[in-house]
Amino acid sequence: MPELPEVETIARGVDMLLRGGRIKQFRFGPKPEPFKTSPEEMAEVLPGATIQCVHRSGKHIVFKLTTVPSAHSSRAGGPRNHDSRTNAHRLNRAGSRSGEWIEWIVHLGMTGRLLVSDPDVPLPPHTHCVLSLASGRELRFVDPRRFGRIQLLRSEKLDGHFISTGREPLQIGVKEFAALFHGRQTSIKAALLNQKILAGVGNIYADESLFRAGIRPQRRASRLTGVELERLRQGLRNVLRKAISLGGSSVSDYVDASGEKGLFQFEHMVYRRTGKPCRVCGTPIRRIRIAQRSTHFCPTCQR
DNA sequence: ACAGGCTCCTGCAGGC
DNA sequence: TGCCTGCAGGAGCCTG
Repeated sequence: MPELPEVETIARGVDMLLRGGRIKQFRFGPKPEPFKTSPEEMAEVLPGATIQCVHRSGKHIVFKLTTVPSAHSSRAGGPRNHDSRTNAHRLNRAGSRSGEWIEWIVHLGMTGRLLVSDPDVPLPPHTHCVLSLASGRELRFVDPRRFGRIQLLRSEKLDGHFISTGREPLQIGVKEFAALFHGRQTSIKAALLNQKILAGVGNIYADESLFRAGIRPQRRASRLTGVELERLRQGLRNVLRKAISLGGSSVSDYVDASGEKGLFQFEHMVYRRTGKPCRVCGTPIRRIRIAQRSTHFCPTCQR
């Protein structure tokens, strides 16, 4: 399940492979559920756009694109060319003279993958959409469980889109971090999973950071001391940075944009280690359920 | 406003 | 071997 380190790894990989590329075509499969924006609209807007960069925001992969300026319509023919010129025309009427900034946003859900492939590689099952690039390569969105979501944001809606999401755990300071949990009556585990509080933390890194901070996941967030919250902030930073450096955790079938697995699953202290001895004290790791999530902790090391 | 529960979806593991 | 059941979980939605 992709969380911050996995999404960061994928975004970096896609950015390296596709930055500067021009989109030739957008194709989509028969099941429209993964789209927040209609696939028909994407097929209209995306062809002709250039990928300026790809980055991560929380668990979202954000493609920053520019659409074609109106002087840019002398390309190879076909119906797609017509689509992109029509679109450029419409966007230009909306007020831009040099091509419009848009964002194509991908959320991988639990089982989503973004894969950069050559077109002659057979499409994997559950491929929901494909971006064909002028370079000849393809970007494929594959998601068996279909919890992922794809969305297109036009420039007039870009400002403020991520305002409603939580803070980035790798950038937040001591006082701001502590303030996030002030007055929260829920468990610290549930609070860590809440994307409106912190963006990017999921079940693996919530459990792992709480272990590193020595805090029991069922503790009420508002009752944690300043010292404990700072241990948690540091634990979270350390675990996320280490995981990014190892390319994320490959727990189920996660792979990066090139199809490589991550290595951080071998560093897990508690996650999915129920009944196994704690790597620090030897006590068997316990599993409970908090906020409908499996929660793993060491009853000796975490208080 | 906040907290907690339900739901979506499919592949896989385990039991019989 | 084959079928059935339960489990995995991000986040939107609903309810209290």
